[in-house]
Amino acid sequence: MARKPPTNPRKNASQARSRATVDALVEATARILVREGFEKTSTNRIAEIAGVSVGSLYQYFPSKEALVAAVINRHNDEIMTIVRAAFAEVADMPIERAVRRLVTVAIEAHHIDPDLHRVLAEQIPRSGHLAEVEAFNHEVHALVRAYLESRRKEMRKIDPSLAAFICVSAIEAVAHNTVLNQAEMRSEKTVKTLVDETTRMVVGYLR
Amino acid sequence: MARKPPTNPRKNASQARSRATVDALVEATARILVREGFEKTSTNRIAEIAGVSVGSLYQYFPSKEALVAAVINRHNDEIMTIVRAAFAEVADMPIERAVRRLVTVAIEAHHIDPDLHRVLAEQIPRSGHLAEVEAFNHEVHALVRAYLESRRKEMRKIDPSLAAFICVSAIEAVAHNTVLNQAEMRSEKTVKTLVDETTRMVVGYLR
DNA sequence: AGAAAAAGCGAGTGATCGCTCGCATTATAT
DNA sequence: ATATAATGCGAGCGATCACTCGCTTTTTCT
Repeated sequence: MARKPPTNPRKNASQARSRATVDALVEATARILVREGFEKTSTNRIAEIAGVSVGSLYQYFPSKEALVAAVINRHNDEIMTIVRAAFAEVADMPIERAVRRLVTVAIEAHHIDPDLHRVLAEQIPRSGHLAEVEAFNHEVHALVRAYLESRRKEMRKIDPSLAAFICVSAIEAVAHNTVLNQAEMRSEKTVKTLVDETTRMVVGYLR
Repeated sequence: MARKPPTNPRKNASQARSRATVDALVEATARILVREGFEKTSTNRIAEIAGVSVGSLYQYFPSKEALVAAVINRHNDEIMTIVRAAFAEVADMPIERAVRRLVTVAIEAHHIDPDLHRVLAEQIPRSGHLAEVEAFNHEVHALVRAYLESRRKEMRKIDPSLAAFICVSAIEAVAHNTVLNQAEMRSEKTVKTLVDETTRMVVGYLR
């Protein structure tokens, strides 16, 4: 029998069962982060909530940090899917409509699982700036810059990279702070006003 | 001599010794946070670097969290001192000049001990939203709102509270991201341009 | 059916950490 | 000088936590 050597590295899951285990672990991590906070999120507890043993956990994730990173990446992927779609949708729009749409999407995206968003923003000690988070920021910046460049004629003379930095900072901050102050920002109308105002600021700035 | 009851604590003499201990502990905490990161910042290590015993540490700080909070508060106080002075200075200025000054100050304030600022922003798990940090945000918001109300005639019709929310979010985000990307944002000229652009955006928004 | 690989298990290990406590040293009061 | 209070000390306790290892169960392949 030409059997492969019994390689038993802590690595990928090939069977459906193991993929379910991986999902359960990530989901459990997210749940505990939200419901019990970062401090209570231990690997033993994650395994317990996932209905899995610690040993199995360490077959798929080399460290606790890797698990938290998986949660962050899953959340960022959800947001980026929406954001990318929005930029495709907006590519042919004039500035005013485009900005309004993008601002709306930014606020919507930040409101995906707002409790998780808050925990990730407030409680997770980002050790060495995760490469994936950097990539996330870089992609958003690139998308905005590309849009601005394509609409240069409708705008004043302006460095696209700098403008992208300012616009992204401003829009993201409004969306972010809106989530964190959700108590006061709950009403439908407040959000509408917020979108109007932010759009006005950004559009006014660009032209 | 009829002595006053023994409980008449003067804050001189021997208290200088203990105040020095407290200062050394806070300073050591800040140093370790910056130089070794949050994870390596244990109470034993803090005491060691402060040149003090763990026992003494716990005479002045009830928990590790209290020490980190002291560092945060010290940093925030430094910033607020500058910010309050700026608002006093700006009270009689017209919008354009005032905003330019405030944006400049915001960026300067974020650049006080940028390494510490980064650690506090990125690595400290804010447990139950520190009351003092809330107070900090609230005061900034109130100062901006008060200024906007006093200059209502030079502005379009606008809800001062909402405008303050947007302006503070935008300005703070630009200042904050500038610190975090300090590698790319280092040059004198870039900062000047940044101030110009941010001022333009905010002023354009307000009127 | 049998064998091997993949997946799963969980008590246990070593290390760390926050914090306490009994005692020593230093300053102040009488 | 003596008493008292204030300040400082640091070994070590109890708890927790990330992670391992030897083993069992399930799935896949022939």
